[in-house]
This record gives sequence, C-alpha cells and structure tokens, in this order.
Amino acid sequence: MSWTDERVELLKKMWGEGQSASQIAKELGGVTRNAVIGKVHRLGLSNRAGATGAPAAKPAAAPKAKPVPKPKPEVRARTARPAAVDMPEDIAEEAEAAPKAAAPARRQIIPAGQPLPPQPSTNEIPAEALAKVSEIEKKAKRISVMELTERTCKWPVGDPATEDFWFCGLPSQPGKPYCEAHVGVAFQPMSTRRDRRR
DNA sequence: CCCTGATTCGC
DNA sequence: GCGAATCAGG
Repeated sequence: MSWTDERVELLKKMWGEGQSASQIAKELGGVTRNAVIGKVHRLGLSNRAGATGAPAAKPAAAPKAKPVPKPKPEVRARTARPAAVDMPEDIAEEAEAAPKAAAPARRQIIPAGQPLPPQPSTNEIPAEALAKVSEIEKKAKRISVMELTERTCKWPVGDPATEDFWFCGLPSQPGKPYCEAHVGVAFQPMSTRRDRRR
C-alpha cells in the first residue's frame, strides 16, 4: 500500500483525534503501526500538543549494536505524553451480579417502535461507578465490533439499532471482557444490593 | 505480557 | 520516502 492523499488524510484525522498508531494502522489496513508512526513523523505532526520549549535534553540514542557514530549530536524533543491515560487501581470483584447489564448510562433514544431489549432498569449500580463510567466513555476508543480483540473492552454504548453505537474499546483487564471502569459496574458484589424496607 | 510512541537506518 | 527493527517507557 502507498500513502495516497486519502490515506494520509485519514491518518491526520485519526492522529488528531488522539487515536493510537496501531488503531490507525488497523483502520487503514496494509500498514503496521510502525509505518503509521514513521509517516506521522515524516509529516511532522508527531507532537500532539505543541511541546513548547522544555525539550528533554536526552541524547535519545544509545543503541547497543550500532557502531555508527553520530555526525550530528542533534537534540530531539522527547515529549512527555500528555495523552497518557492512567487508570486507578480499585476493582471490586466478588460475585458477578449483572454482567448482562448491556446498557450503561444511556440516553433515551427510541428509534422507531423498536422493542428495546429489556432494560436492566439501571439497577442499584453505585452512583460512583456510574459516574465513573460516563466519564470514561468520553475517553472510549469507540471501536466497532470488528475491532474487538481479546484485550479491548467490549462494553457496548448506545443503541445497536442506531448509528450511535460503539464499544468502549479501552484496554480490558486481563482475563476480563471489560476495561477497569466497566468491570466495576458489570461485576458487583452481592452486598451492594441494599434492600430497603419493602 | 500487553500496550504506547520514538528513532535509526537499509532499502 | 518508507517501514522493520529496535529502543524506551507505561
């Protein structure tokens, strides 16, 4: 494959959206993430946030088997990446209370007389967890079903009957189908179910 | 181990 | 210009 205008355009678009090189590579097809990264650099849009000044004065090169001396000790900007996503560590896993909760905080989009799947009645999911979810949904990769892998969060968002449907796509927890935040709402201890007077 | 981007250098 | 191999890091 070659870098046609269209492909370059898509590359720019996705890179601008903060998509990872590997995702862009998958989308484009026929190229590896290395190719994408290489192209990104050649296009000169490596820094996603203009790292003004403050370039880490790192030699940036100390290979082990590369006897080629550097004719020009060029100083390169080693950007700390602002787009890094750190996730806190707190998973409450006990019993699987509602893995079938296929509808997180959802809008009330009702397509056209479609009998919506049984709403899990937005059960007694802790408000914290819900808040957390809606927050991470902003950072979601929004991947399609075809892009799901063994390690991407398979949490569905939106209504499958509409265009506004995608999967979270964030890195899933090892051995889990969801990312950390979604694991939090999908797997709940039985204890969280506090039944009040009835 | 999974992933990320960055760099080098033969092609 | 291209991108695999490699490096460096989370």
